[in-house]
Parts: sequence; C-alpha cells; structure tokens
Amino acid sequence: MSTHEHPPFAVAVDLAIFTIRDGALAVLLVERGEEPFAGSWALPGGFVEPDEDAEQAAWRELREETGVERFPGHLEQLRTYSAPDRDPRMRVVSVAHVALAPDLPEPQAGTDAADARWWVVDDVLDAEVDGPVLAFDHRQILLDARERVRAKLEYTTLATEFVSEPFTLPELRRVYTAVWGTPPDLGNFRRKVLGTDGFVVPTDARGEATEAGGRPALLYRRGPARTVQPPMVRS
Amino acid sequence: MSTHEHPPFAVAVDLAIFTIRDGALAVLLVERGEEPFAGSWALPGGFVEPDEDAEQAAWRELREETGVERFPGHLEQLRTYSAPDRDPRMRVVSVAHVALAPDLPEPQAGTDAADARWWVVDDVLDAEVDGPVLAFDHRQILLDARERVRAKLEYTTLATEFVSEPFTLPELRRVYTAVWGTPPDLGNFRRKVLGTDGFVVPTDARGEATEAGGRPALLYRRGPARTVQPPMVRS
DNA sequence: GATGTTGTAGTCAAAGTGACTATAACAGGT
DNA sequence: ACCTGTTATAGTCACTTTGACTACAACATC
Repeated sequence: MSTHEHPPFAVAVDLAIFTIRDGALAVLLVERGEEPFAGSWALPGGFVEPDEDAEQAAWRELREETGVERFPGHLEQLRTYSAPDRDPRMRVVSVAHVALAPDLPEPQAGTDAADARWWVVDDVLDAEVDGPVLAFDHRQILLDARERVRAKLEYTTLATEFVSEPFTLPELRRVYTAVWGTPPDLGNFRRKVLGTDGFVVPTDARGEATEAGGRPALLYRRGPARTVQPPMVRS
Repeated sequence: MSTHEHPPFAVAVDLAIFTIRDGALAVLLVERGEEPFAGSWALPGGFVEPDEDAEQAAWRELREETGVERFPGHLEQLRTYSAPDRDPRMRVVSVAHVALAPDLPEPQAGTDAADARWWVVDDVLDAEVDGPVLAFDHRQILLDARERVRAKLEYTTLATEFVSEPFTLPELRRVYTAVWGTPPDLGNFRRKVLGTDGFVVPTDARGEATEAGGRPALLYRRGPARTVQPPMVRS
C-alpha cells in the first residue's frame, strides 16, 4: 500500500449457482428490471455490507435468491472481476463465487429482479441463437465458473454435492455426464469411485424403487475424502 | 445487486512475489515504516487506481517494487481477502496475486517501506522463532500463495517460469526441489519432462561449463505446453 | 590418468486405465 | 409364472504410466 489516496469502490458478490436439472447442468439467472441491461439476464448478486466479508455476503445472497434458509450445497470463491468499465454506473469490483447444490426449487424473484429461473448452462453459453443476453461481464464469469466446476469434478469429490443423500452411483454418474457433456464409462466409473477411499460410504439400505424398471441400485452417502488421486479424467 | 446502498471500500492488491534463491523458495517482503504494524513485514502491494483493474495494478506494483521495467515472469490472481477488520484503519478489500520469476535482483525499497528484501518462505511460515511477524492477514495470504505454487507445479509447466532461458534439466529439477522441499527422482523427472510434449524444447546448444565439475547438461527452452497430464506428483 | 561429480539411458515389477463381456436383479406385460 | 426389456454389478485383459532402481557417459580437478 504505497499511497494515501484510496479511491472509493463498491464491492459486490456475484454468484454462479449450479444444480442438475433434467440431466443437464443448470444455473440460476435473474432478469434485470432496471437499467443498465434492463431485460437482460444476470447472475444473482449484491453488495457486500460493512460488517461482513465477501463469503458471508455470498451466503446471504444465496439464501435470499434461492429462498432456502439452510442452503444444502457447496460455496467457494471463484475470482474477482475488476475492469474499470464493467459497470457503467460506477466503479464496482465483484468477487464472484461458485455455488452448487442438489436440485433446488424454482426460485423466488428478488426485489429488484423482474424474474428468476434456472437455465441450462450450455444453452446460455454455447447456443448460437435463442440464448439469453447476459449483463455486464457475467458471460465471462459464467464461463470461468463452468470451467471451475468441470475441472474440480476431476480431482475432487465435489460431484457428491450435486446429489442429495442417500444417492446411488448411477445418480452420481449422471452428474458427471451433465457437467462434462459425455458419460464416463460405466464400469470404470464405478471402479474409480468405489476404489477411492472415502469418496462414498455404502449404506446398508438396500435398493430403492425405480420408475423405469431395472435393478435397483445401492445407496451411498458422501465420504470424508475431498480429493481424488489420481484424478478422474474426461476423455 | 439488490440494494441501492453501496458502502465505500478501498480496493488494494497484494503480491506474493516468488523466486528461487540459493536453492530455496523466496518471497519479497517489505518492512512497514508506519502504523499499523510498523516494523512488521508485509507483502508488497498498493491501491487500485480509478482507471485500472486489479491485474494492471498488480503489474504496476510489480514493476515498482522489484525495480524491473520488463518483469520476466508470471502473474496470476490468487484470491480476494475481505474480512471487515483485516485493516484496522478502514475497510480494505485486497485482491491478492501470485508472481514468480527467475532470480531477481535485490529489491529497491519503496517510498513508504523502511526496507525490502527476499525471505526464504519456509523461514517465514514454518519457523518456530526468528521468523518475521507478518502484517494484516498476510501470513494467510502467503500460506495460500505457497500452496498455489506447489499445486501448480504438479499439473502445469509453471516451473519453467522460475528459470531463465536457456536452462538445464537439473536447474529445472532444483525448482521442484525448492518448492516441494524434496527432490523428485532424477530419472523419473527427466522421463516425465522430456516425455511431455511441449514442456521443454531442446536447444542444439551443447552443454555449458559448470563450476563444480560433472558432465555439462543440455540446454532447453520453454515449450508451448501449459499443462502436464497426468500431473507430476509429489510423494 | 585416476577420481569424484554430475548428467543420461536404460530396466522391471507394480499399479492404474480404457475398452470390453458376462451376469444379477428388478418392472411390466402376456 | 414366464418372458422381455432395462438397469445395476462383477470381472477380464491389453496397454500405459509410475516408482525404484542400476549401469553408463562426460566433464573438472588433482
């Protein structure tokens, strides 16, 4: 800290909240009701209050935007976006976060948001047309967030945060399929998950009823392991 | 962004600038001349100016603190630290960065810094006594930065940023030894580096004179590859 | 030219992976 | 009850990569 001048900034948090819906990776977006970018879609977020840090602000926004008191998933800082012109109104630095959770209910629209809904991430980022226009630099944030989640599935047990306990291995595999866009080999996936100590712990609870026939799968819970070594690779 | 109040913050960047000195990972620290934490040591840093983003501010501070116009190494964002009480004077959010470069000259003391020098990182972080006291939350930042560098040596070619071109494989191996604290197996290290396409590219320049005897090593340059897959593991 | 030091080139068992095939356990219809 | 489709589970096998070595080559210095 070299000088005594410290120009005032606003500090915000933006959230890329992911879940799996209908076998696809989905993200929560809110429609902006005000300028700038009125009518565009944006990541939920808000300003950091004087008595909280960015992570606390992110947890608070997470509860407000999803309408869930006890958010069941995972939250982590992504990175900070600070381009001088990223918000045309004023100088705003945004500490972006990534959150993920098992299938969440349809969101409550916030106070200043015209609407809020889940979008399939690939429809937002990869669609040539008919995708929503993202406000500010939120397209870049969402790109970075998706890549973070994709990468972390490789070397961590984060995928278990996308399913609610107890869960089956096929459910867990569907998470990888949704996030990576291609299903990991069935047998090798089971071998890797079961062979990694502490990835999942078996439940004596036997199989559950399924709707489309087939043999019921065994139920598991999250294990204490947080990393997978060597990592699972997406071919 | 949910409300219209946006409390003013100061936004700063802090830098963990690493290099290899005498076979050990070293970091640049500045001694604080003013309160708070006068006499303590701190990571170099400064406030973000109105017309620049955090990365530009980090590059600027990098030049100012090292006294090098064309910084030869690598810079990346680490994470943002935003605890409300992290600076007792006012609300400061710091976007921490990690920089690393080949052996740099002794630093120039900055304007407000009483002194500036290189410290062996392990002496700062792991020493029971005789280590410097770090100001603010800089101990935590330095811990995170060291872990980032250690991890990135595993799955990226970042180690080549610690040596100046052209370099030998033993030099490169000494980087891993310094950062990880234990030397990778000689033969396996060579096999991995040479077997990873684009990690290093051979120079027809033959061996160079060494000071302590032994067979001169071949010279290499950095290759285009940025990732190492599967990663190099520290046992 | 001997000696110590350092770099380079192999070897080999063990482990992990990718691509398979075979079998078990269920739902639903006939 | 039995067949049939569907899904879960178990196991095989060639191939690659690793970890821990040993042998050899090339230099400086004495």
